[in-house]
Amino acid sequence: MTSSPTPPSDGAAGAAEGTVIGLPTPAFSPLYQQIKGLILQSLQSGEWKPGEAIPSEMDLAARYRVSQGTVRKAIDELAAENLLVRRQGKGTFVATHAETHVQYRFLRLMPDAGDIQSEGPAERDIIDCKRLRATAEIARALALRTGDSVLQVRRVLAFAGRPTILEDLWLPGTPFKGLTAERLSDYHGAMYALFETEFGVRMVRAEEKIRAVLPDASQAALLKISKSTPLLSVERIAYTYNDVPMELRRGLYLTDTHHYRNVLS
Amino acid sequence: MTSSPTPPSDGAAGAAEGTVIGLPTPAFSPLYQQIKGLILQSLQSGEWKPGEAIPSEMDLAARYRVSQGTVRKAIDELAAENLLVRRQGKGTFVATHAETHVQYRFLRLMPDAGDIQSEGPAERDIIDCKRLRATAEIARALALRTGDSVLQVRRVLAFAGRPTILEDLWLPGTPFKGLTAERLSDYHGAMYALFETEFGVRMVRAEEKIRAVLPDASQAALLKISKSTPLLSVERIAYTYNDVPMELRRGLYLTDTHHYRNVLS
DNA sequence: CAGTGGTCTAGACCACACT
DNA sequence: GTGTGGTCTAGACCACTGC
Repeated sequence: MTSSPTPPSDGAAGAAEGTVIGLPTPAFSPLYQQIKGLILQSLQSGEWKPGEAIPSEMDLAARYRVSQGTVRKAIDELAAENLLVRRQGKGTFVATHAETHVQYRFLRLMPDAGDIQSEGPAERDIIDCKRLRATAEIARALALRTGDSVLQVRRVLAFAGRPTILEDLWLPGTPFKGLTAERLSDYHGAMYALFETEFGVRMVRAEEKIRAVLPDASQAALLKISKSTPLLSVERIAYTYNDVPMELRRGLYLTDTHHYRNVLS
Repeated sequence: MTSSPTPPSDGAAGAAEGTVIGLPTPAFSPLYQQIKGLILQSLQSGEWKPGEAIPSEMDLAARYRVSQGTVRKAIDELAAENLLVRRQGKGTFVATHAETHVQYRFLRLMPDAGDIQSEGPAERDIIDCKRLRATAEIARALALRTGDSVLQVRRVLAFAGRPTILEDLWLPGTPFKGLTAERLSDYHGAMYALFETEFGVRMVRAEEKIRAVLPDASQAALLKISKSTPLLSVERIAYTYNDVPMELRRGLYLTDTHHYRNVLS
C-alpha cells in the first residue's frame, strides 16, 4: 500500500511530447486529444459507420499504444459531443440519426400539451426539389462558390393534419448527387437518416438563428394561414465532421399550438 | 512493471456500496456521484459562495476519505453543468453571474452584425416594480400557492438607443424581500448578479419556450414599434439548486437587427 | 461464462500561477 | 519553490450484456 514499486517515469507524460503512432506533435496537446483526433479521422473516413460498434477500449489502447484510461477520456469527450454513444456491457457505437427513439434530434419544436413528439409521426409533403446555381448568399453559407450546383428542397410538415412547418433547404450538389423528390418522398424517417445511409453524410452539429417574421403570400398559402400570422423563422446551418457546412435550412414554424424549446445552463 | 504488489481489494468498489461520511446508501450509486451530492450540499448551504474558491482536490479527497480521482470526477461533472469553474494553477471556483466577461449568460439574443455583445452595455429602464398576489398560472410556474406574494418587474432594454427587449418577470416574494425599483435601477450589472450578492439566490439553469407573437398596444408603445411588428416571445423559468424555480420571465424580443442564437449538438 | 464499459485507487509527472 | 489543476499509467473490481 505504501512504498510504490512503480517506476514507469516513461509512460507518464514522457510520451505526451512524443508521437503516438508516428505523427509529429507540432504544438503541445494532451495525448488523449491526439487520440481523439485519430478516432475522429476513423469516423470521417468511414472506417466505422453510423450505428456500428467501434473497437473496445482495450483494443484501441493497444492500437494507439496508450493506456485504457487515455482512450477512455478521448471517447468520453466524443460521447459528450454526441459523436459516439456508450452502452455498458455492449460497446461504444457511432451515433446515428437512424434510430427510432432519437428521431428529430435537431428539431426543437414541441407541442404545447403532449409530452414528447408522441403526437404521431409528422406528415411530410415534398413541395419541390430542384437543382440550381448557388446565389452568393447560399454559397457563403455552404462554403461553396457562387454559381456552384446546389439542390433546393421545399417541404411542409404537418402534425395531426395541421400544416405547421414550411422548410426550404439547400444542399451542396456534389455530395448529394442523385437525390430526387421521389427519393425524399419515398423515405419514411428523418431526412438526416437518409443523408447518412444513402449519401454517407452525417450531420454532427448545427447552429440556428431565430427571428419573428410575417409570411409572404405563397408561404401563407402553403401553411394555410393568414398573412398577418407571426411565425418563427429558424435559419439553420448543419455541419458534418470538421465543421464542414452541408446544409442551409430556412424553416417557418407555426407557434400557436407548438413552441420552440431551449434549455440554458 | 509486472506482478503488481497492489493489494487494495478494499479501496476499489468495495467502498462504493458502503458509506462515505456516515450516510447510508439506499439504492446503488457510484461514489463520485455521492461526492457530487455532498459538494452540491455545500454549495446550496452557502459554505462556499459564488466567486470563492472551494478546497483543493486533495483537501476534498481527505475530507471525504476518497481518492483524488474520485473527487476529480465529481468536480468534472459540476464544472460541465456550469456550477463550478476550474482554473489551472489557481483552484476551483464557484460559478457566478457577477463576472464581467460572463455577463448575460442566459441571454441568447445577438446582434446580426457585431461579434459578441460588444455593442456596449444595454441601457436598462425599470418601468415598474410592485408586489402582488400570484395568479394560478404564475403560482404554478414558481411552485407557489395561488395568492402567495410575488414581485413583478417590467423593464425595457435598449441597444444603441433602440428599445429591443421588453421583459416582465415574477419572483417569489419571500426570498426577494426588500427588492425595490430603486435597488434595481441603481444596480449596474446583470440582474442575476444582484440576485446573487443581495439575496443569495443563484440561478443555475433555465428553460425557455419561444413563440412568434404580435404585441398589444402597450407593448408596442414601450418598444416604439407598430402593432403589426412580429416579435419573439421568450418565456423563461429559471431554477436555483435542486431544480427549485425562482423566476418566471416573459420577454418580447425585437428581431429586425438581432436574432436568437442557438447551437444544436 | 467471457467481454464490454464503469468505477476506484495510488502514484508519478507536467503545466500553470503566485510569491 | 510551492500549490493547484491536468495528464497518464497500471491494476483491481463492479455492473451489465449476451453467449
